[in-house]
Amino acid sequence: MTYTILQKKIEDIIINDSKVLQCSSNQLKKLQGDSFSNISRHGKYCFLQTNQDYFLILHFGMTGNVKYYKNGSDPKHASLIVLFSNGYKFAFINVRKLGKIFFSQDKNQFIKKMGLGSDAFSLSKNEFIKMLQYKKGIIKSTLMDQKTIAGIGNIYSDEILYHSSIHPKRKTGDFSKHELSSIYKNMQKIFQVAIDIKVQLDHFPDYYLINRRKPAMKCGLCKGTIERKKINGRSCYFCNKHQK
DNA sequence: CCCCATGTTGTAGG
DNA sequence: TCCTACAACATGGG
Repeated sequence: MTYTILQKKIEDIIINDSKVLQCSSNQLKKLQGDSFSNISRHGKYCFLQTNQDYFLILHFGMTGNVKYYKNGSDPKHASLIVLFSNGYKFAFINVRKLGKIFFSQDKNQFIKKMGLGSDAFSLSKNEFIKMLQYKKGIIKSTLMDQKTIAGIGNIYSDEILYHSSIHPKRKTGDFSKHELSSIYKNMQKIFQVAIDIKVQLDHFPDYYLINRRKPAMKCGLCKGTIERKKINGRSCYFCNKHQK
């Protein structure tokens, strides 16, 4: 039971980059002497709960990561390091500094304050349909809107629509419940695969879009070709043949 | 070297 | 309301 940050006494918190801090350093000091008791997630936010029911909350941005280690030097770009009494350290690595660190005493209140929708992997099919069926904009934007559903980002929204044979610019409000149900099922399937492979992106099956995110690449599902379009300021990849 | 891309989000302006 | 552009930032590929 050494290789977990749970139930280890927190000796100190080192802040190397205060710009990513969305709370005061005094709030982080409250964690000293306590230990983490539970880890959970809502959308793209990771909640580290302590025995006093405080929450250290991490958002990873595009390049956020964590490392639990004992020997050797601290990783590059470690925005924050938690020192434990067993000599281990826990680093929040944040290369592009797009990640953020929060503190809260109430997880649900935090979720509400951030305006997050239900977690994409937890919500039911009926709830999914209810949230989407009357939305205005295009389906890719809707899927990525954290206030509607929390947790879907750029590559996963593309992957879901690719598996659902749906063009990313179709209007969300135009879909039948049956089509929304199909999107939901593909979302669940893709998330489960991601979990199964521990989110090592190069372990996704070859035919997945994630392996084909380059213009002019061949589609993995039909004879089509992959195209790129800017949507929401992000690169959207899709098949020009089977996504209608 | 430059230019462009990249698992994100908030804001400004049309 | 919704879409676009852009800023924040570091790194790697061509």
